[in-house]
Amino acid sequence: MNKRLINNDILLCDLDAFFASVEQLDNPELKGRPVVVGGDPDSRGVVSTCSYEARQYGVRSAMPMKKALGLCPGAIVLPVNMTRYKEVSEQVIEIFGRFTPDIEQVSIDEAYLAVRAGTGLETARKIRFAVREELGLPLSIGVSINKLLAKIACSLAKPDGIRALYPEDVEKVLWPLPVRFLPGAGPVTERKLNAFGIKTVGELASFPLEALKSIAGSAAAAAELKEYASGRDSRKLELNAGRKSISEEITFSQDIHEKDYILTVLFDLASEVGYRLRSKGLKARTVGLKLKFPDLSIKTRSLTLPEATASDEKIFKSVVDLFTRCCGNPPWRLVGIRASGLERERQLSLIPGGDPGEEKITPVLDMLRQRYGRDAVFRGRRLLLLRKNDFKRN
DNA sequence: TCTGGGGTCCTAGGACCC
DNA sequence: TCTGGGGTCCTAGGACCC
Repeated sequence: MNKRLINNDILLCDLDAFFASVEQLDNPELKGRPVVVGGDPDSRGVVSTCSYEARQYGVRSAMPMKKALGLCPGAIVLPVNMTRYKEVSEQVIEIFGRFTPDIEQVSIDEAYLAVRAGTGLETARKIRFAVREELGLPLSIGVSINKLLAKIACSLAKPDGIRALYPEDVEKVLWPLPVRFLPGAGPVTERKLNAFGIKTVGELASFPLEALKSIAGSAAAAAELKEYASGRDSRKLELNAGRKSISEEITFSQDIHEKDYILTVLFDLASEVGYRLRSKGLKARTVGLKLKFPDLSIKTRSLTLPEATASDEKIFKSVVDLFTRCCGNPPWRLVGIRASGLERERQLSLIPGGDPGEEKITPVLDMLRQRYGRDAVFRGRRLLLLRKNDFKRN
């Protein structure tokens, strides 16, 4: 495919405690203090990111906010300000772009860069310096010849460091690490591997492939694990990967028993998903419904339409269909909507197909939202999204 | 202390077609 | 009167990532 990407050095650049770092940057009083960015502690919120000061108390990402406050009562809790983080993220990517055009952004705070073979470490130093000087943000970088080793090097470099990891270091550095360090080996895989006495990456590397198949679930998964454990990774950088789905979901602060209320929420979620599709010039062929129950079990249903749509009404009708057919037993803890099978609109516009009445009103509503914010306009049934939005606005 | 929200990818079974 | 085999699409669930 891309000739330049063969035999390059690969960098994984990862902004440290990104959301918390941005908050500390924007409000210097927060520097050196335990900052926890995430959901509402009174409303089943969890930690999205926390500063290293908060980590000293044992606070971690994905931890319930209540627990985080238990561990660190002095924590400064802030809501997620995604608009601001996206803005800063773009500035960081702009800096990366001065060093190489070959950038795969994997998330808001992480990107793989391909640079000329042999220049990885030097480039990493320059990039880290530029990001710190110009934006005041700490950045960790892993340097290697493939994505896997760059990623692991970066996790060893954190916080705020640079580390190289080459194939000749695999035995000494990679093999003693717990299997959990391998990307793709999450809690479930880790538990299964441990049950077979495989604790370290080295033990995994020397485990027979055949026996690994039953543990990993498939031949493909087993082969990939073995490759990774040996430090090999043939994945290329994906430079033009487009988005594949758009979703919105909400966890209620208390479980909901009323079907009518769920429908009201679905109406707003559908409007939100529709708006996001239109503002990106996209349409979706498949609409999905997600329900979560008090026992945390999840049910998903989806339906593929004859024609792609970005219309609030059509999305709403589809999910009502799905909900009517299989809503399970109340109460519900979460509802969500996903639009997938995305296609580009022929002409970029916020005007959807659909019935003529809708065609007239939707662009006006979209324009108002664009100008005054997402929450500016509601059609028909305005709902109280419990405390989610109230918390967001403060 | 009681488990978010936004995504990606994989598997497996059934329908359907040739 | 005993039903192949490959390919694709759709759907549901689950693991995983940040």
